[in-house]
Amino acid sequence: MTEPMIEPANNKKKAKAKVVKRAAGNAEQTKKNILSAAMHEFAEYGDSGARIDRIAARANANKSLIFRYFSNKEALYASALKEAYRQIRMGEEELELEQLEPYEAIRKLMRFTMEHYLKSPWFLRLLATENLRRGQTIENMEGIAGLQSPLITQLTKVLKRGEEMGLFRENVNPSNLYIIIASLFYFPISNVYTLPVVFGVDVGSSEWLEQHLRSSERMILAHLKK
Amino acid sequence: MTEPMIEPANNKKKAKAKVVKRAAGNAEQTKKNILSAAMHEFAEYGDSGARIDRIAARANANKSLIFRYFSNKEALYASALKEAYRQIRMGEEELELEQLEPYEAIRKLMRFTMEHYLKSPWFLRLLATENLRRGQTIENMEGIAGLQSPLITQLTKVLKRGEEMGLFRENVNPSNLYIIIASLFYFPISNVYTLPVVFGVDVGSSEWLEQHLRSSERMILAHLKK
DNA sequence: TTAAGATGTAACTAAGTAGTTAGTTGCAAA
DNA sequence: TTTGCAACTAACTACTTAGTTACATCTTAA
Repeated sequence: MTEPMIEPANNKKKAKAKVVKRAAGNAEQTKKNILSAAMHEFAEYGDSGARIDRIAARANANKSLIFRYFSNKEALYASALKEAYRQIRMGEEELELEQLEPYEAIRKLMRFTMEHYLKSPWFLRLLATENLRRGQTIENMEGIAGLQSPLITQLTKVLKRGEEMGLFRENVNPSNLYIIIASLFYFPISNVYTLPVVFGVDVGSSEWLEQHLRSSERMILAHLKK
Repeated sequence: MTEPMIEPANNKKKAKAKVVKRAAGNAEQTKKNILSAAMHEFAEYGDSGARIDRIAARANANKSLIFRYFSNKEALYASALKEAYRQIRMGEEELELEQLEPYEAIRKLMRFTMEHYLKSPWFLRLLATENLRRGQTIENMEGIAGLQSPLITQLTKVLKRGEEMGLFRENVNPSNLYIIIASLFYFPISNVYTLPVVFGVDVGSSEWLEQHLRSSERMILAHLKK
């Protein structure tokens, strides 16, 4: 039992029209609270460092509810990881590259990527944790297909249009391009605590980040140019 | 009985001139074994997941020796992190960019960086762990000055020479350039378990990596060009 | 009102886990 | 042989933690 247990409560929808309200509180809301608390906890402390008691406290729920709804710590972690991806992908869908002029679209994608990472440090932390686990969980996760980034679809169209307009060179692989763009922001943002010590550069400051964005834009656009 | 019991039998070696051997083993060697085992353990399981008992077992040492030599788990982690940086920096010093022609030097630096990450995954894992800890340990570490990457010194000279030769544009910041180069390899290598799921790209294969290196070289060199 | 199931809680347990302690062993100098 | 000491060890302690259980309370339907 990895996840679901959808609507365990309202089993009697039998007769009438009645807004079915669950007995003694609201199970769905409790589950959401637990999931949200779990995301925070696993992002903050990693898989081994996360504590069920803290999750319960943060969710205003009792520990045994966690086990009732999510079976065990591992399954809760899996649910939290999946929910994290779901939320991130939802954010990505808001981006509308397709109407923009190709150069502008790439610039917007880059700024969006940077700001996305800055706004969701918990997501980067979960990613780091899952890779430290060697992808143990994501590999066996059902419904991973839905995790595919919607950015790639949009980027594919932008590249095609840019190519047709004679702006971009041919055969640019959208996934590889996006990996390069993501790389440029993932590294400084996820290593914000160690890089200043090692390179003496304050990669967390908005000045550095803005300058890095401008520099990266120039580099990527030149790289795409026909 | 955890494991060892080194030489329980030959208790009377009294006789003559003998190479001075310390009582029942060798403290320095034991310390090294513990440190090496700790690096492995913390890289593998993270800070919370690491287990003192496993470190003791791997080092063929008794648990209480760990506390005698390293005080506590946190201090052991700090020692392991510092040793990890020391080893990585030693490897970096072998790189000799200064005699090479500027373009060639940049190419060599890029390949070296990629291969360095591939050869030392435990270092990337320790970095990820330390950033999950928000740099708690590296910030309070004595002797961090010695951690500064020797690559920056070499790169500075390469850039200066390239500029004088009219090959590179002016005022390229060496640290920022190196951060870009490191980014391009850090992201795919440290996310090798999640990226294939999300982008359907096998970023761990040598084919992908070689192609990524070539593509990155072109991009970086164009970006540096006058 | 009551039955029954859904929802919630505190107390408990079994298995770890970091750190300590009291003592043993091996070596070399006196 | 004796003594001093550093290296080493097994067993233990105090505490934490995932997971369980027995029980209480709430909601709805009959």
